[in-house]
Amino acid sequence: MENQENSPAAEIPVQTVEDIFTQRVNKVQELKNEGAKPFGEAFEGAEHVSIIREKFKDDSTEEVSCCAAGRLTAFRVMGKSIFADIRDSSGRMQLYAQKGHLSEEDFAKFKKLDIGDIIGIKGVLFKTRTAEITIKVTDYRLLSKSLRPLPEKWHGLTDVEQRYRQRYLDLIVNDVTRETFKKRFAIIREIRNFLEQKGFIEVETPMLQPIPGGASANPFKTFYEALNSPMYMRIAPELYLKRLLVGGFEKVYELNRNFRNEGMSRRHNPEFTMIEIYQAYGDCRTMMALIEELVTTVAMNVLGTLEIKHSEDKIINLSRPWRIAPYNDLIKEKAGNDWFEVSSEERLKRGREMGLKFEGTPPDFEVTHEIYEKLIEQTLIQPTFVTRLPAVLVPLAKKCEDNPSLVDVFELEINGQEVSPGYSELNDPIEQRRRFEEQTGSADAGKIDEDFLTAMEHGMPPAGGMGIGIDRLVMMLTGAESIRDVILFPQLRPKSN
RNA sequence: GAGUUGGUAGCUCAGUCGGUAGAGCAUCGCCCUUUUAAGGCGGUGGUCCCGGGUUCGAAUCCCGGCCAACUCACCA
Repeated sequence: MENQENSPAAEIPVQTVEDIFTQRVNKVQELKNEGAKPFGEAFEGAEHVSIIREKFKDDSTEEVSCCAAGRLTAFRVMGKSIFADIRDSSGRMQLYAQKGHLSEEDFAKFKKLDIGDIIGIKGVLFKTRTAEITIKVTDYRLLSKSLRPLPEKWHGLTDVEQRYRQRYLDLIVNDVTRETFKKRFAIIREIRNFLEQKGFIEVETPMLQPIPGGASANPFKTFYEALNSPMYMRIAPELYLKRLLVGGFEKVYELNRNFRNEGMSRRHNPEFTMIEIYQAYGDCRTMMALIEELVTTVAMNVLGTLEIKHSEDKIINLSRPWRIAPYNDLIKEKAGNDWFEVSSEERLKRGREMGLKFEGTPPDFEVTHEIYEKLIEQTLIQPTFVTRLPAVLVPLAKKCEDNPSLVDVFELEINGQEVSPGYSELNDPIEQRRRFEEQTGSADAGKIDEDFLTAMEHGMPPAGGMGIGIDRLVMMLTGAESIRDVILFPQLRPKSN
């Protein structure tokens, strides 16, 4: 313990992460004293390591020089030479620093780098004995000193809570996380490209609304000081997008966040991303064709395949055409061909026999829908358009021409959950007003959006409309089992110290 | 909101019947010029989630709380 005077940082006994922090802060001070900049300036000219790797040619004797920047993720010191790994957004690259290729002083300083530091390097490519393309460092610069240790290199970071709360660590350490989010944002980009090519216009409508409408959900309430007026975070953009149909926009969509003041779960986050698409002069079938083409195009462009493997025995096949199954057919398939003829008592009895729980004497449609939600929906792994739903379930859509008790809509089910509802939109303002009044009569409804009704009274073209839950679409396309794995910063309860 | 499971070093995890708190990695020191979970030798590192209780003695048993995951409810 005597020969430490040449290494001031070592004088701090390392005990806790706070001590590591203190020791690194001291290193920063040392560097500053030596005239170095531990939190350096711009470092232009670096290429992605994936590009650099391509430049190496086995048969060439010419030296290929290169320039890279990234975070140190591993450090293997072997006396007078050092192997290290850096990672940039394109991947990992091995570095080799050798006494002889660097000055005595530079080599000593390189040796003092820590895992987690961000550095810029210049060097030449070579292949190691084990045939790994590696950069021999000829010059380097510290760009940002890391003051805190990274998670362990082998097991990484597995604690789910910490992965969500400190997503940056998850992204540094876990390849799967990084890939999932790259895919997420590629999917969103491809959706926009697709709709652009189809002549749709992306629009923006209010997220801060005086009357939250377009869905039945509990809104987040807030207050706008300047107007001395309560406001709500939107639960859906629907009523504003329909105003645009009135205004003459024929093909519009909005891809952004909605907010619902409900519980969170594996499938729910209080803020979630949804796209709503409307096409004037179309209907529900227009939208079915559109979403089939949209999802398959996006899957091919992002994943290069229509087969998505979730597990050994669960492979989702997006090949077209997708199954179309009328709601009542699915019910009869599950609950008996005579289901809609038998008495209410008989239906309750059969429901209970199938393991469902009912209290009191629920109306027939509730018993039927319980069968759909609890027993059928989760079995619809392959893409299925569930069509012709009971009108009582969907109050804001057009009725089927041949049967007024059914509405002309679809619910697209993939991977056992609803990915997208689509509608032949109601454009009759008198009927719309009647249904709003029916709703506000019920317990949880809000105020009627008179401005929206006024808009529709000016004439809204018949239209097809649909929404796609982007988070769930990404789950389906990436094989994620939890919505938190496809949202960068999912909602968690704030943690007090 | 209810039920189940969990929370131990910076990270990944052990911890027996209630009897001095453990390992690997990271970190620190020494050795090492083709390693890649580098290797060898030697160290440091703990509010055992928080607060009570039982006990001679609690990471361990009991009660309460916090946070998370899963299931359910609401919802997309």
